[in-house]
Amino acid sequence: MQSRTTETHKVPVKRATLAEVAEALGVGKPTVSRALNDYPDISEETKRRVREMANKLGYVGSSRARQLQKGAADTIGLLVTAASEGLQSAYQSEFTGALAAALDGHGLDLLLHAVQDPAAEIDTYNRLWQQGKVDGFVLMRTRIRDERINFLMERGVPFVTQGRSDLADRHSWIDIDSEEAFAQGIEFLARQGHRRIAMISGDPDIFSTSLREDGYRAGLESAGLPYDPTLIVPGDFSAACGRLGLKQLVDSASGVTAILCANDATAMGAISQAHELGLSVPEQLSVMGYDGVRMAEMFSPPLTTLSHSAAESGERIASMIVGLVGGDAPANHQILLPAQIIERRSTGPTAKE
Amino acid sequence: MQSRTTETHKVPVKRATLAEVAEALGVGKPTVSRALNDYPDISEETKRRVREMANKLGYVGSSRARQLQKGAADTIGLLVTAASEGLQSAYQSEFTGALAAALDGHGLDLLLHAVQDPAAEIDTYNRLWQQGKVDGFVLMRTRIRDERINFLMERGVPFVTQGRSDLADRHSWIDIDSEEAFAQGIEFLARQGHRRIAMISGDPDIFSTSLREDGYRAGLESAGLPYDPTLIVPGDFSAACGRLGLKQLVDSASGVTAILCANDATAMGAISQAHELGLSVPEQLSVMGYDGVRMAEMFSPPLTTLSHSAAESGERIASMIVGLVGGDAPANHQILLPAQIIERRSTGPTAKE
DNA sequence: TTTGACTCCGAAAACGATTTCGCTCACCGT
DNA sequence: ACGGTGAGCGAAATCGTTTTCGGAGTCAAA
Repeated sequence: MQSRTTETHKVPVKRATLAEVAEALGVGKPTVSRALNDYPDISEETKRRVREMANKLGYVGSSRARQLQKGAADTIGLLVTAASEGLQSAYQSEFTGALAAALDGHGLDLLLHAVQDPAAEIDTYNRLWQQGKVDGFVLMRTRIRDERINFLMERGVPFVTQGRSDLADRHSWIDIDSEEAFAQGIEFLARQGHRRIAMISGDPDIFSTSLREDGYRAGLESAGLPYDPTLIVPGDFSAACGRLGLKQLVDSASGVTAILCANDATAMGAISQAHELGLSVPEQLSVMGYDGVRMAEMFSPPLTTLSHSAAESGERIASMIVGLVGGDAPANHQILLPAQIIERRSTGPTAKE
Repeated sequence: MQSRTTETHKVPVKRATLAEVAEALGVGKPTVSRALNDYPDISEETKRRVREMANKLGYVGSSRARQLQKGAADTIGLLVTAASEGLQSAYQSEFTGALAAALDGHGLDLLLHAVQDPAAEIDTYNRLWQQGKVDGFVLMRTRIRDERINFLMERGVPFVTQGRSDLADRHSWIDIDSEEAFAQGIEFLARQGHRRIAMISGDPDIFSTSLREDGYRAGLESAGLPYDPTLIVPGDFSAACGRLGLKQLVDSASGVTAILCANDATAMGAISQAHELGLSVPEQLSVMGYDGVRMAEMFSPPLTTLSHSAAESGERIASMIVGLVGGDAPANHQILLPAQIIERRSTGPTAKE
């Protein structure tokens, strides 16, 4: 394991060190350090000279050494599960990208870790934290009774969740008001004349799922439509479940003319299945998604969806985690963002026969 | 900037240090260190005792300190551009997830960095490397005359590209044999009776684009079909370009009955546009994609595509970068993987009128 | 001429691991 | 009884920063 047969090609381009800069300038290390960090007790003249020399020598401070000394890693951890699937959903990858971009704006990096074995998830959080590789975490897809949240709260690890939880009043989170969004979605469909509106729901373990179902019910009520529990079919946010769910709904001859899906992927799956069964969308069946992923616009038909901005979520979360790492109280940061209907062509009044 | 009004909630759960473990055991620090790292010159008995105590104290070595001393970060960097779009394409996010998972298997973490300003890209690579935050990089979407490659090669930074480059013989890469794949795609379409087959191409800056076009031409040739340059329409791997491209092709009354797209996103965009123009797929128009992203299966119609495994690419790249960081010669690792046709329902013989 | 009050800067001690180098035993052969 | 060998361990140096603490000047007020 140690010995390698291949020749080594490492060109050890000796990185300049702070001591070298100091040496070259004939000043002490602290002076260089403080000059570079723009401390007030260094004269402007000296700062200039130091910067110049640092520049000339191509000096870039070792973050390893700084981390050790300062006790901060300037890195935020993000764990994704179900690694084999990559970043799970389109929305999650959009969000991840946005988060990385936003963190960059704050001078932080994003450590992305794929946990293979769900049982090792907590261990991974623990290790990353204990090792000091990260200063905090962002959690996606909060679950009902999410042990990650308990774990992190117990040891005072800074973290922000994307999505609320049972303990929502005690930690930082950002969330979309999906309850309101789904209610509006239903009302929208009802206004188009739909009377039997189904929902293909999400993973019941995910906290937000029940919120979305609540919204569904609330929408029904405010539209004056009866609630029929058999019209909620379970899913898991995947396109596959969209297919399954739709088939089930059609097979059961429920008379459904519109379906609100837990997310866009599910909606796409549903539409795909509908086409397969010879149902045209939206003439015979309206389908609405949630999230507003970019792909939705390019779907056929373009998907009507309850959209919210991954970029904004990412930015807000970045600010929050920065604050937390800086010592803010967790409960100080709780943000609920609205979603809005983007009407495209997967919904409409049912065509008269 | 330093002062904060909010109270601090940090619970400084003192992490156990190596020195403490040593102290508790009444042995020296080196002993603990070497025991934990399973060095041969520590007795089994001692190792056992050390491990036990470390465990009891919940000791987890500080990676910051280890990094400083060993000069390695155990982290690989991955930069994505066009941050505002998140992880650019579905394939890229699948690949990223797979890579993270694979790296985990090697005990490495993935540092994901979104570069906002393209002009700062090289700087970012430089900073990350100089700072010692990463031991190497994985580059996605290699470009023609990719300055990143030159830059990294010049300073001997370990890196693997996903996709070849002009300098392909001098660095490590993994790539899909897209030339062959596209040729097969064309032959496949030709076998179904198509005579006028167009291609909606990818971003001309990306190295692989020309390979795909070469494949297109080769396929045409081996199918005995004439090459008509007007049938290649430029794109950029986006769904939007798929729409545009398709419209252009239809408007020009080119008589095209099948289209091979540079990737799945483009294919989906093309299909979406086709539907909008009242063209049915595949009855009037066949469309084939490339990459085999998961979503392709759920599209409507399910997309015929030239598929390759993001998981395998991720794993191979992970092994390669591990080797490189360990000192292997860059040119020792060059892998070309095949793609295979997955026939679904977006292609077929054109229906007779 | 002192005494402060300031401004600027530096020696040395952190941070927490790993590595180098050499020391102490026990045990062996002679 | 004595040098030699090897196994097992530890003191101190090291990685490259930042921080602490105080020292050397300068200048104005007393």
